[in-house]
Amino acid sequence: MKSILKDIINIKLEDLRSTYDFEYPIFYEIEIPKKKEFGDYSTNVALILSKILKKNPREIANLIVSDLKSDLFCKIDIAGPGFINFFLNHVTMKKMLEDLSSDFDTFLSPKSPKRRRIFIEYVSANPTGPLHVGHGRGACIGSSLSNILRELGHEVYEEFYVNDAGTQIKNLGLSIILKAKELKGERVEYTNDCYRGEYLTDIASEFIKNVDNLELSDDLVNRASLFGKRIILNWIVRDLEDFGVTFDNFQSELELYKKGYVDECIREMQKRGIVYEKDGAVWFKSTEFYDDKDRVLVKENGDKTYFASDIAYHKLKFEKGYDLYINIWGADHHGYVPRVKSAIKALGYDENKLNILMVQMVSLYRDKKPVTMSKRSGDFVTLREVLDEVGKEPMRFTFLTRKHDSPLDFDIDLVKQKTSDNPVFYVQYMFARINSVLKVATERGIKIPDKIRLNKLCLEEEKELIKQLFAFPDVLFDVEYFLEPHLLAYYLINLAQTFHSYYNAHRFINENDLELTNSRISLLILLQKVIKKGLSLLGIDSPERM
RNA sequence: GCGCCCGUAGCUCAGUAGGAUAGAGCAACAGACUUCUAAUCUGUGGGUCAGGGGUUCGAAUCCCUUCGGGCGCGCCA
Repeated sequence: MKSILKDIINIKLEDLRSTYDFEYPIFYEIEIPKKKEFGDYSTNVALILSKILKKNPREIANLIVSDLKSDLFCKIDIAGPGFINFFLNHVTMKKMLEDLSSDFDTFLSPKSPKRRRIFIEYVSANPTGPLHVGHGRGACIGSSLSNILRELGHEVYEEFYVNDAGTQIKNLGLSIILKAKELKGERVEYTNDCYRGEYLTDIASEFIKNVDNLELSDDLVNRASLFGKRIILNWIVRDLEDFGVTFDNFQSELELYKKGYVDECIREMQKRGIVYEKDGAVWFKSTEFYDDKDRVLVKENGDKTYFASDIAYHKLKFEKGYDLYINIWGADHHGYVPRVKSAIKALGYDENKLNILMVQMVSLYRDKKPVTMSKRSGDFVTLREVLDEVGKEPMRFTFLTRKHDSPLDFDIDLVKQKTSDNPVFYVQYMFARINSVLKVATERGIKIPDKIRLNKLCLEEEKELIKQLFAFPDVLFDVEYFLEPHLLAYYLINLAQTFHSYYNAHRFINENDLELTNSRISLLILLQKVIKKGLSLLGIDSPERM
């Protein structure tokens, strides 16, 4: 509906351009006002235009409204400082409903006008330990965003970058060996670089079964690293799957080295004259771009830095020629953004195609007290622990009802409660309730209509619900524009609110008025489809009974 | 010290290309189940949008500044 209104207004704007000179297109809003007296739809176009033309907004609104050719509305008001409020007439309403009913599946799955190829990288946790809760937040946002973008018709490729090379992996191997020695009764001393926590015991005790000699050597460390890495990666994959997150690919950093991409990338940068040598190391002139310091690519000892392979990774991504790249990173990596953007630009790619979302920290609470320690991991609370305790649905929904850039307090007790703070049940309950009504209707011998007919609906609540239904595609487009899946979560909560209120005020099944019953049941079917689709885009199930 | 993010009701949070009287849920209080699921609904109270200044017809939203909280500033990954 919004797009129809936009078309009408845009034609009018074109007209105005012949008299006044202004740039086009301009951004303005069409919204469903909170107050009924402001109409069914409302736009601020005159207010926006007044700024550009330096004219009284109400005057402009008059220009736009005067001889507006449209029989869709019974009234068009100019209100307040210059809002234009549209009131739909009955014919339009009916027409909207007919359109909606005739092809609801197309409506449920709106397509973006421009199909894009989108590459999204998220989680990308080091395979040196189990995932923690913060990874879960990134995973949620990444997977929901991917679902929605794919639904809108984009080609979406989801990737997890595995940092399976470098010092931290060596440390993992070393930690496993030390733990193994300890299990065999040896006294060992752990250094500060070593990983601790219970999970190492699991790995080490498996490792012992495969080796006879625990004498420390480069070869053994390698074997242990590889061994541990493989097990941990399996945990990660399984945890993610249980959390409703899957990837198209896990890209190994080690493989980038093995295939020579990293060396090739450094050579390319040398060729472009954006690196230099100093103090025996190779540096990237990132200060020529966005960075405040130059960065080392090859250390004095000949090792490449993590940054070097990360550049190679991004080069590889950009060679694939996607239209948009999304990276979801923990907020503690924000200092890393300028150097990566610098590298992409330096290599001749458009760094603006890379959109980095910083996901803020998750602080865990139990009974209002902060939780930081975990036996399992040694120092952080794992995704698995919380997932097992509170369940996938409440956990996902809690993450998805927050904007990614605001820090999140996650109270385990509150999220577990089935009646209070977590609105996921509220939304799911809507689905279950509708399901129950449909069941009862069938039991009473009322046929579920195969043709959707909404013509008998005339209550205010029904009109409101239908208007909200119409907003569903707009919400998905907003998510696409802002890259903010939480907008969908809030839409679902609002829809459920309107529904529950309607449910309590009116009865759907009325044997004395089968036509009305039919219309209401039709509406329920549509509502049910929207809620199910919305929840599934967020990676949340719709249980038939609760 | 420098940089990024955050600060909205008692609590957890929405409010996004500046717009109309700043909204939900929880908690508090008062009500609604002989009915299609009460995990629900109806109503009441609750605000210096951290403070101050600026930009303009208009600021929670943009700019400056102060204060508070988080995070980052390696030839670590």
